Amino acid sequence: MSEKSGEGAGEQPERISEAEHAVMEALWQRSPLTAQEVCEEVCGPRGWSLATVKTLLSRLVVKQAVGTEPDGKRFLYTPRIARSDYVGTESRRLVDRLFGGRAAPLFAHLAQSEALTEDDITEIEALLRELKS
Amino acid sequence: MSEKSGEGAGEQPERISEAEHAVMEALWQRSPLTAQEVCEEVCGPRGWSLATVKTLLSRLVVKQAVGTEPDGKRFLYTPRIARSDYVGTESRRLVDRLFGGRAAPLFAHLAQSEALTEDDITEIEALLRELKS
DNA sequence: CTCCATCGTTTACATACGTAATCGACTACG
DNA sequence: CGTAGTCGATTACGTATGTAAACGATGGAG
Repeated sequence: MSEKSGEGAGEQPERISEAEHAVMEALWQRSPLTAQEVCEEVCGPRGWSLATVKTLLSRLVVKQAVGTEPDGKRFLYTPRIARSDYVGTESRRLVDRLFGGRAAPLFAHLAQSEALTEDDITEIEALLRELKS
Repeated sequence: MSEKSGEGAGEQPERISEAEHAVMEALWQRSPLTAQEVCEEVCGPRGWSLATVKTLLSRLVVKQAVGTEPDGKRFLYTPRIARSDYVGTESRRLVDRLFGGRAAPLFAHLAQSEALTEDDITEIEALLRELKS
C-alpha cells in the first residue's frame, strides 16, 4: 500500500490554475452556487461559455478544491479550501521563488516600483504596530 | 502588416515558466554562461539533464528572455530581461490576482501567517522610514 | 585526414491548461 | 406519455510545459 486511495495527512493540495481560480473567487464570494450561477458571475468578465465553467468546476471537484451537494437534478458547489489558505500558499510560493523566502525584499520591491500607495503605507504601519504588541 | 516581425513597442514579454525561471536565476547570478555551465548550476538541484537545460534555453531565446553570443562552436547565454523587471511583473500579477491590486492586504496576510520574521519587520520599518522622507 | 566529443536544433511525448461541443439522463411542460 | 430543455459527464483539441533523446554540424585529438 504505497499511498493512493487513503487521503491520509500529507495530501499537498493539487495546484489550482488561473482559470480555475476565477471560479474559486466566485464561490468564495458566495456559496453554494450552481454551475449556472457561477457562470453568471464569471462568464461575462472572462468571455466564457457555460460549458467552460462546467469543465472548470469538474476539475476543481477532482482536485478536491470544491465539494458538491446534490440539489434536485443539479449540484450546488462549495469551496472546500479556504481562500486564506489558497492566498497564503500562493503568496508563500512567490516569496520563496523570487525573494528567497524573505518578505522584506518583496516589500522593498513593491516600494521601489511605486506599487505602494499612501494608504498601503499607512495600513502597513498600523499592522506593524499591531504586530509589536 | 498586422504585427509579427517587428518587435515595435508594446511587446508584452512572453510568460516565463517555472522551469525556465530556474535557468534565468542561474543567468542572473552570473552571465554569460554556456549551456554546460548553466547545467552545472541547476541540473543538480532540479535533477535535470543537460538536454533539458538546452531545451529551456532555446525556449527562453525564442521568448527573447535571453540572448546569445557565439563563442567558437558554442553559445554564451545572457539574460535579456532584468531580474527586477521579472520580479516586479510577477509580484504585481500576484497582488492583482489575489489582493485586488493592493499591497497592504498581502502584508496583512504574510503577517498573520507568520511569514514575517523579526528581521523582516525591522527591515520593513526601516524602509517605511525611508519612504516617508 | 579520421573519428569522437560536443554544440545547438529538431523531434518526441506525457501531462496540464484553456476552451468548448457532444452525449446520455432526467425533469418539467404540455 | 412524449418531447424539449437542462444537468453533469465524456470527449475534443490546440497550446504550454516538463523532460529528454535523436540528429546533424563541427572542431580538436591523434
